[in-house]
Amino acid sequence: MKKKFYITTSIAYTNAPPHIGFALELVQADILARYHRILGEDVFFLTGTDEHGQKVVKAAEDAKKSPQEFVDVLSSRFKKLVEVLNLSNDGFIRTTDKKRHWPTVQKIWSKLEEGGDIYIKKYKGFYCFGCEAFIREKDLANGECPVHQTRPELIEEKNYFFRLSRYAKQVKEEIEANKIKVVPGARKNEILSFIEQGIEDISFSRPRKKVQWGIPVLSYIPKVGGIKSTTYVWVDALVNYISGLGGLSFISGVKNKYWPPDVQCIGKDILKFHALIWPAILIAAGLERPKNILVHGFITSGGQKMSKSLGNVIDPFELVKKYGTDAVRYFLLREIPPTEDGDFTYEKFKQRYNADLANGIGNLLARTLTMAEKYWLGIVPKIPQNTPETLSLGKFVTSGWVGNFQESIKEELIKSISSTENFSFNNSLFSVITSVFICDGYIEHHKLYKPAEKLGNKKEKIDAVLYNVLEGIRHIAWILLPFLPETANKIFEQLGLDPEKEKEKTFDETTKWGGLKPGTKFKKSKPLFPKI
RNA sequence: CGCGGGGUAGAGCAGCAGUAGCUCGUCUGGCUCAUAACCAGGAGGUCGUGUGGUGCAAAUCCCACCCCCGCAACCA
Repeated sequence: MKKKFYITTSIAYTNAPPHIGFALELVQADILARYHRILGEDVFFLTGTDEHGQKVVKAAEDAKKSPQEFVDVLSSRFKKLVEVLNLSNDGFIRTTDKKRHWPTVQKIWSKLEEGGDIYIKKYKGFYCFGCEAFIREKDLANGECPVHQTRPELIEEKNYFFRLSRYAKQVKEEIEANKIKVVPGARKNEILSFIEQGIEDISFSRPRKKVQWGIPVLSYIPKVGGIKSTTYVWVDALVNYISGLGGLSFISGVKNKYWPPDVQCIGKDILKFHALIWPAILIAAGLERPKNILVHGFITSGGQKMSKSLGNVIDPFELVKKYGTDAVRYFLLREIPPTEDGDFTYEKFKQRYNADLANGIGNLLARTLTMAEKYWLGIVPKIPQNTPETLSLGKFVTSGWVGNFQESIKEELIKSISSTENFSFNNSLFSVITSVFICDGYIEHHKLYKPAEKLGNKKEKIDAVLYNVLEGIRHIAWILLPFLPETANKIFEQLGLDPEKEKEKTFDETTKWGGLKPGTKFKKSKPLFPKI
């Protein structure tokens, strides 16, 4: 049976249009999804939108729309983003989906109730309407909300509570033992120390009277003082990972082949929800926990937080429109460290694009195919006999490279793959660029651009060099498949290969030297990445 | 003393005890197949501070201090 691989992104909150940060998360998840498909696994890749809660209601009011109209528009914008980034997701879940999502949430709720993990408690706290949240007494400044400088109201509510305290210890143990692996380690420590500080039960509902835009609680526990409730937005949101798999049958014991998630991609701001509350819910509901939680950082814009008032918000649509999907994917993966904050500026984007894509990958393909056209009539030469001499990397040997062309390329491929498995996408792409360097250096060392006669070389020798460079490019294209799908396709096409067939190759098949058949006609086309 | 991360060439980072390294940028040379590209070489750093501690040896371990940045506060 095929190995399964279930990967999720967090679901985007629909109170504002998408920005570049969410694009980062989508792209990271997409690399993993595509990579695991290449490995031949049965992949399910889920993303979606989180559409309930007071902030949405407020945003809708400001836009003079009903909440439903409002989220419909925003959700479709997120869906559009998923398309323009060329994501390979299998599902897109919306929390306003009353058919798939609502019953799943209610089902989970009842599982928790059955286990005795839901109870009713009177809650008293200071509520700041500016924050739309309760503020702990110790955070008040002179009795005022530190952010809004207003006096919060003392509110008393009866709500349903979840016995989070009951599960904190187990969650902690699972994270410590890497049964739930939180990546990077710094985030793991962060959540562990947070749990160590003591965990209290948390409110899992708000009175219906106050919060209508959400999923109603269907409880068999008597309504608290006759007050109907709405499910806490985070419970609602987290359950998307279950409802997005299509059905809820497996909650009742029927196995779903994709459960549990293999990787859940999230931002550092929502670590607590995913590494504490979510696993606790799953334990309580008798479901397996996610295997990996991959926590990315934030993207700053010119070193500052993106904000409307600063006017430095980066619109992912605009970027894609200007530079193309693959260029945007490339920047996000190469320039932004996968689990740390990164910075976006147009200057950096341009530098990265020109150096790696235009002068690197694009130029290598262009120069090679031009030589092939000029001296080989655009046809792959007969598979030549390689000698240590034709495989030599010359000066590279002294720079510490393995002195053999084929081995060096293969070594970078292996490095790239192992980086991907460790979620080090930037290093994966660094290995790709290193491969480009190797090809360029190899061309130089063997003076591939000098016609054979002029050099007094034997024809076969220079044939071997060209052939090797072409094979190097083919390897590069293959490793680029998950990262830059369009580009990889274009490279295959220009090499005269069928992209569909190449995609199906395994690592072992691809790295077998000789994938390009002699006599194949190249289809040189326009530059992959015009310089900007 | 809240918890955590970090301060290494102009920028971004790696190294975490044993001749300071990578990418980008910059300068010089080479080459001409290429998207003014590519290749080679150079310049550029007393590795936050302390004439601090431990070691034969410290970016690397310990101590003190300074500075940034996260989390704590539902923006990915």
